[in-house]
This record gives sequence, C-alpha cells and structure tokens, in this order.
Amino acid sequence: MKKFYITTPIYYVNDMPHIGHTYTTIMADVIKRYKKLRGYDVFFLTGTDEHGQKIEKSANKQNITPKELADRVVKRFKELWEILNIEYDNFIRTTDSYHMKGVQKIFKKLQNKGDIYPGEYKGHYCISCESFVSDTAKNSDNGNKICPDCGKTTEKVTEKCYFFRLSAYRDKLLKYYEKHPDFISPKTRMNEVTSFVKMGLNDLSISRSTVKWGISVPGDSEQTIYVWFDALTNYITGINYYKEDEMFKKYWPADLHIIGKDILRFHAVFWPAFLMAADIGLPKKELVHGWWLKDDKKMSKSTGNVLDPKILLEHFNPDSIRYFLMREASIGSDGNFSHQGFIDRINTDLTNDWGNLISRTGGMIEKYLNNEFKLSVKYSKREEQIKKEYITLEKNVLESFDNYQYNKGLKKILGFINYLNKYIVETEPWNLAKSEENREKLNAILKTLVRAILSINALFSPVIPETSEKIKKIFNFSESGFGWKDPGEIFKINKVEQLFPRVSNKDFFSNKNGEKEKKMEDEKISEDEGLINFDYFKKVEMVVAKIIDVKKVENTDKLLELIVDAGTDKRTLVAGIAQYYKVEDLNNKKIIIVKNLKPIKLRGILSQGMILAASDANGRPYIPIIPEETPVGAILK
RNA sequence: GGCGGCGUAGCUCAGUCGGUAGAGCAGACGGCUCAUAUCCGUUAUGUCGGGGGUUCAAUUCCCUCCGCCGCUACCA
Repeated sequence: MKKFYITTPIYYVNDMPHIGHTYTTIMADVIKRYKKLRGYDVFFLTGTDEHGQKIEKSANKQNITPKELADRVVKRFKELWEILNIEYDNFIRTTDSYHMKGVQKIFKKLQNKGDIYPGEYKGHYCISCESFVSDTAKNSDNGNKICPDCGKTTEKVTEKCYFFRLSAYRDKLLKYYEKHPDFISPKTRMNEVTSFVKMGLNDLSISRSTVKWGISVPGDSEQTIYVWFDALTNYITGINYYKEDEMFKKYWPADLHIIGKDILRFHAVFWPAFLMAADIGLPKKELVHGWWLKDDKKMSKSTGNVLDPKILLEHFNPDSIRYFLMREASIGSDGNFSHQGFIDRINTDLTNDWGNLISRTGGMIEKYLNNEFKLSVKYSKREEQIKKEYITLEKNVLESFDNYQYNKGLKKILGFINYLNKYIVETEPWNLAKSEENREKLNAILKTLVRAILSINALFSPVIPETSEKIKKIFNFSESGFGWKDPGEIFKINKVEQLFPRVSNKDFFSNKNGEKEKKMEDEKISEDEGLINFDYFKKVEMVVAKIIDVKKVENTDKLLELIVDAGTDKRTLVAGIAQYYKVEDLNNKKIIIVKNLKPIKLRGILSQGMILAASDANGRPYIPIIPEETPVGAILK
C-alpha cells in the first residue's frame, strides 16, 4: 500500500484559531480523505508551536505559566478541529517530550557534523527593554549605543550563540530546485525562492540565550534553540524521528507540506537545508496557498477583522464551511471572504442544487413508490447516457483533485448536478406517476437518480464528509469508493432530512454578529472615500529637527546618512537624496521629520524616521527648509 | 529601481498555441409543481486596462503607458 504523509504548519499559540488556520487544516483533511479513498495509507500531522519569547511574555502578562497558556489555546484548536471533522493522526505540541528529544537529536547531529558551530553575537543590550539594540543605533557620549525605544544607554554584550552553516547550502539548494521544479507549487513561489537563494545566504543564528522558554541546546543549558528550528523539526518528530522507528521509516519523506505564503522562506530554504545537513530526505512537495482576505482586505489583529469560524458555525454546518473554503479559493492566489458571498455560495450550491436534488428525488420515491423499489427495471438509452456522462465527469473531477484543484473539481460536480435537475424536468416523473403503465419507466428514472446521487456523493465525500454519511444512510448504502454506484434491484430508502437548511440574509444579519458585520462595512465605505479622521492624522508625529551631521553612506549612490536633533533626542536618518542634495546644502538646516515611523535598516544603518520632502513627477525631492528661528522639536499639526 | 504576476459582463472568474468572447451569481421574462419560494427554459449588458506595432485578421504575439498585487533592493 502506498503511503502519503501530509502536514499542516504547527500553529503558534499566541493566536486563537481563525479562518486562516481553518483553511489550511481543512485543506489537509480534504486531501487526506481523498488520498485515503484513492487507496493510500495516509498520515496527517498537525499541531501547535508553543515556545518563544512572545509566549513567555503573554503568559507573564496573564499571570500564568507559558505551558498553561499553551494548554488553553491547544484546547481551542482541538475543539474547533473536532467540530470541523478534522481527522488528524497526530497533534504534535512542541512542548511534548518526544518532540523536544527529537529536536535535540537533530541539533546534535548537525553539531557533530560541524554545520552547527558556536559563535558570537556581538550586540548592544538594553536592560530595561530586555532586548538587543541594532548595531546601527546611534552612539551615546561614552561610545555605547542608545536604545531607540527607551533612549537609555545600552551595554555592550558579547553573547555566545550557535550558528547554522546555511551559507554552505546555497548551491545545493539551487541544484535541488532545478532538479525538482515542482518542489514548490505554484511556480511563482518557486521563482521567489530561487531568486532569494541566488542572492546568497548568511549563516543563521539558531540559538538564543535571552529566551528561556524553549528547548535547550544539547550540552549548553544557557542556550535555547531558535523557535523556527524547533518548529520546523515537528514534521519529522511528529512521526517519531527521535526513535527513528518503523513509523518514521515508513512515512518520511513527507509527500506534502501545506503552508501559507508568509512562511515560504522557512519551509523552502531553511527547512530543506537543515534536512540536507542531517542527511535526511527532503519533503516531496510544498503547496503554498494564499491568504483569505476579508472584504478585500488583509485580516489582521490590528484592524480587528479577523474572522472567527465560530460565527459561521452558529448558522451553518461544518460541511458548509469546508465546502466554501475549498470551492471559493484557488490554491496560490488569495481568496476573498465576505459573509454575503458565503451565504450566496452555500445557498446556491448546497441548498438549492445538491440538497434540493436529493430532497426532490427522495420526495418522489416516498410519494410514488412508498420509499421502496420493488421492481427490477431495464434502463433506457437516456439512463445509460447518464451513467456514461458520470464516468467522464468522474475522470475529470479526479484529475482536478489529483492536482489539488478542488475548486475546479467541485465546479464540475455542480455542473453535473444541474444536468440531473434538467433530466428530472425533461422526464417529468410526476406525469409518469399518474398512470400505472408508466410504472417501470418511473422506477428506472428514480433509480437512475439514486445511483447518480450516490456516485456524486462519493466524489463529494472528502469535502463534505458528514453530509456524505447522512446521504448514504438515507439510501441505505454503505459502500465507499468511487465509480458508478448501484444499490441493487430491490431496496428501501429512508425519509429525507434537510441536509442544508436555508440561511436567509435576515437570519444571518439580524443577530449581533451581523450588526458587527454591518458596522464594519460602513467603516469600509468611509475609508473608500479616501478620507481619514483627525485621530488618524494625529498618529503621525511630525517635528522640526536640526541637521547636525551629514555624510554619504559608503558604496551607495543615493543614500545620505543624517544625524538630527529632534528635540527630545538625537537620531539617525537615512534618506535617498544624495543625487540631489550635497552635504553642505543640508548641514545645520532645520527640516521636518516624521518621528514615529517604524525604524528600518537601510544599507546596514538604522533609519529612525523620515525627512519630509515634496517630490515631482520624476521623483526628485524638494526638502522644505524651516526658518532658523523655529525651535527644534516643534510639533507640526 | 529590479524580477514575476494580474487587469475580460454589475460581481466572482474561465478562455482564445491569432479568426472581434463565455460560465456561475445577481437582473428581466416565461414554464413546471416532485422539491428547502427550490428547479427548468429564454434573455440584456462587454470598444476583452489605454495607446502603438506585426498580420488579410489581435482580446490572444511584440512594444509602450496606466493601475493593482507578490518578492526584492542603495524607497521610507
């Protein structure tokens, strides 16, 4: 029996489960169920990532231990997966001992090989912020750096840590990509990865002495292993890499890692390099999916538009959610989620088409045949035709599913359902039922419908498994597997229940979730007009600053490094204006800077703000010079 | 700035290895009554992002411009 090992990423317990986690996990579950039907021995791994400073900090805030925090979130994930009928084979937690031992094992292996070596991280440490300050932060009088966050003088610290020799794997990775062009799918993601690797790779710091909540480095209790090394390793520890027993030998290498585009680099560059270093085979394929946008906007905690699947579960059954996510997004590109879109999709596809087909078929069998087929019948050409067309359809659908194009496959299935609805209208069973002489014909039509329904039901089963089971029960049918179904000459059916109750807009939007939803749509409208309110504007801090030193950034054409006095502090700015402004043009001038812009490193120098300048159509900057008498630090509003 | 992708009906998208375009949803009209006011049929709408070129012929190939997205950079 062929094996198939599929994984989701492990989810960081700093976040409650949302639609993104749900999407990835449902996709994995659908693939698992599909592969199982295709005769594979499937193993499906999911779990949680529980180490790291963030977890440590949030736990502290809530006055609980990191493990307690993780336990709470894990419970939420497991509950949701149960509701959504996710059949994972193992739920790994990075705090599980078999995982931790496995991580240490591979770490040790790389150490022995020399691919992990002790090194030094030289840095400037801010004690009050408990964090490292960039090399490029500005100096204080005594030569130490000043913390850009709190302004206090930092201490020079030389910290021991371990590095992974990533630089040595550049060519090997590129060769691997070339040999396995389908390793990363879709192709655009593969291009991104290769161009990134081509630019060269630096060795990777893979341990921290400042993080306590983590797996300790073997033989060095001062250090914990970097969370990404810890997390990625789950894919092998989850199938017993520590023991390297039969299970590991059977399932590794993974056949499919499902990941989101945000974690591409870790999976497509670092993870393969770690495995190469450890002489472990590489996963066969990584499928990169996009994000779910909410009303065309990225979901994020800060905008507060993260979608909790529980809201949907208040109105819809789990299969509806599974169906929508698989039907609506094509792998690779971002999907868009709107509540209206969700309601429409479920009502048209599942309620009107699929649910109703079963309902009307069952209704007729009840009404005309008293829920029982007593006759053995001959099928006419028309019925044979339906069988033939189903077989063609099935081939096409399976082909789509094999390529993980579930949206395409499902679309095709819906087309066939429409075809069956037409068949009913054309044959008019309700007229045949009026006279006894058409009994056999009526039987043949209804039986054909049952056979078609059961056949389609199998195709649908990986995506909507719960409904699929219900349908089998209605028709007293127990076989699974694909192909044209035949429940036999004589059989009974049970009363049809409503499989997908209709949810009207009124039902959905009248409760408080709907209100919330509506409010958000209103907000969206005002944003669309391009206007911002005053509070929003106030967030931008602009002040007058005096330039106290200017120099060109070495080896660049466009960049100037400026030291400015912003009133409260002195800070470094990097600006791409060297082609238009000379050092002497700017020295001692007063200008406007944006003070609270997120600092960014440019050419290795940390730029802590931005010079305000007008720019013309060619991008040429014009810096407004402020009158000399203006006080430094004056706020613009 | 570089690399890649995209821009097709009101909405979501398919498609054309060159012969002026489709599907679903929403809309309009009609039919049926087995069915969850469901189903079936008919039907409107598009200068296929703008401009230029190659060609007998371009939405499809080439160039250029505009807009959007992703990655990346000496953008901030």
